Amino acid sequence: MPRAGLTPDRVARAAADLADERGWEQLTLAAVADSLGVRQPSLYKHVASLAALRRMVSRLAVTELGERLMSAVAGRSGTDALQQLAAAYRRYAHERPGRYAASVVAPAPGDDEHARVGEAIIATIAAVLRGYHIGDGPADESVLHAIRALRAVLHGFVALEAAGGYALALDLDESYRRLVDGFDAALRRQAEQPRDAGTPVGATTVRGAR
Amino acid sequence: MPRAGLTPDRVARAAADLADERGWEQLTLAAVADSLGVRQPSLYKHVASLAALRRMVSRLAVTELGERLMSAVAGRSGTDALQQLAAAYRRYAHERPGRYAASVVAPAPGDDEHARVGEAIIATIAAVLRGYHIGDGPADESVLHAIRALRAVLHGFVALEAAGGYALALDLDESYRRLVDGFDAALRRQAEQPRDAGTPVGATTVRGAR
DNA sequence: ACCGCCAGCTATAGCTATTAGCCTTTTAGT
DNA sequence: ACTAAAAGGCTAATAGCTATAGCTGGCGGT
Repeated sequence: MPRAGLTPDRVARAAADLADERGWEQLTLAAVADSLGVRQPSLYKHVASLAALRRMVSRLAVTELGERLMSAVAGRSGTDALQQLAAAYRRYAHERPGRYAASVVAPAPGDDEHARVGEAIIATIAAVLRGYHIGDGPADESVLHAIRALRAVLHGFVALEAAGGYALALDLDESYRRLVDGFDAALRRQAEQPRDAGTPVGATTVRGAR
Repeated sequence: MPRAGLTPDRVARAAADLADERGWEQLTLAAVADSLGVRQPSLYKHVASLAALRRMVSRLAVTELGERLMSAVAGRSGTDALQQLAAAYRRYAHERPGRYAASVVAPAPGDDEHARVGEAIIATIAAVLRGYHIGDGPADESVLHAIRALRAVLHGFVALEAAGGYALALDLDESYRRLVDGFDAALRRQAEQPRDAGTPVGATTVRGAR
């Protein structure tokens, strides 16, 4: 019997593909083995457990998403960069739903590679937001809060979309466009009038619908 | 052998409690049976399957969340209502993490009760947003897009928070406050200058951080 | 050609969902 | 009350999944 020539990487890739096809929750070692033409226990020569495999897929997904975001904003800035970032983010979630779901799970403590690629995404987002010149100095935390806000906006939309949470017969592209435009407007607004303690600042563009 | 006195409702409630304690993903019929002091197959006299039980928990959660949101905004309007709504939403996700996760799954086609309570949440959100007077007429879809945007913002934040996605040592309450304030500002802005086709409108308040 | 390692295999244990069939408690009808 | 039907809980059994143990043969290095 010829060998299958598996490697941890090939296994992770097959698992990621299966997650995209059948769903991240439905990912199973049995199915992965099957798709690789191998018996299920054989996988244990390459991965420690199902949980470990999931972590590998998660790392893989974060890496891929990071690359896509990075190249989406390369050479751009301001509104243009933000729009391209948002479009690339949602596109990835559509094209690779299983990987996207995997990308959301937090790195295991001690998984430095995973943490590193995760921070690369944050860095890309931070670079885009810095183009808006919000906050008054290097010590200002406004950009950090803005990163959280943007991630919430992007993930919230694509997650609800994927969950079938937007039932209404109303154009999703339009909703997303307005959401991103609104965020952009809020950033500009915040740049104009930096928030002193107590003064509400920023605003999410709103023309959303259920 | 005295009877346990189970009902579909009691089973669903026990399942919801377990989901809160151990996680929605880890919800298992075996654990539910155990917590009810009953053998596992006995549950089948009350629920059709694990999937059906999950749907019941989901319905339960949507109902509860809807009640909380409703009472949070009762007698309030504008910024006040929005802030209370947002606070109640996040509080529910914190207090009942398993139920919250359950509440996000879309109603099964044909589950009218589930759809109904889901729409009650939308109605509550819509009521709050209508207080901002965005859009120019009854036919304007701005409010619908705004509902989607607000849901994305709220869910995105609490989902990333629950997933451990906000690793930075930066106050989460403050991030959320700024996010909601920003959304509020964006709504006001949009009310002032209703968007004609092509004009970017609305903005998410931004002082987020990762 | 020879040797050793390691990848993939079979066998198996333990957990979960689900079905079938039994038996006893409860309830409804007279 | 009496009884028959219905309902609720049980044991037994099946099937799929993860995970471990131990065997075996292919392949690279000498």
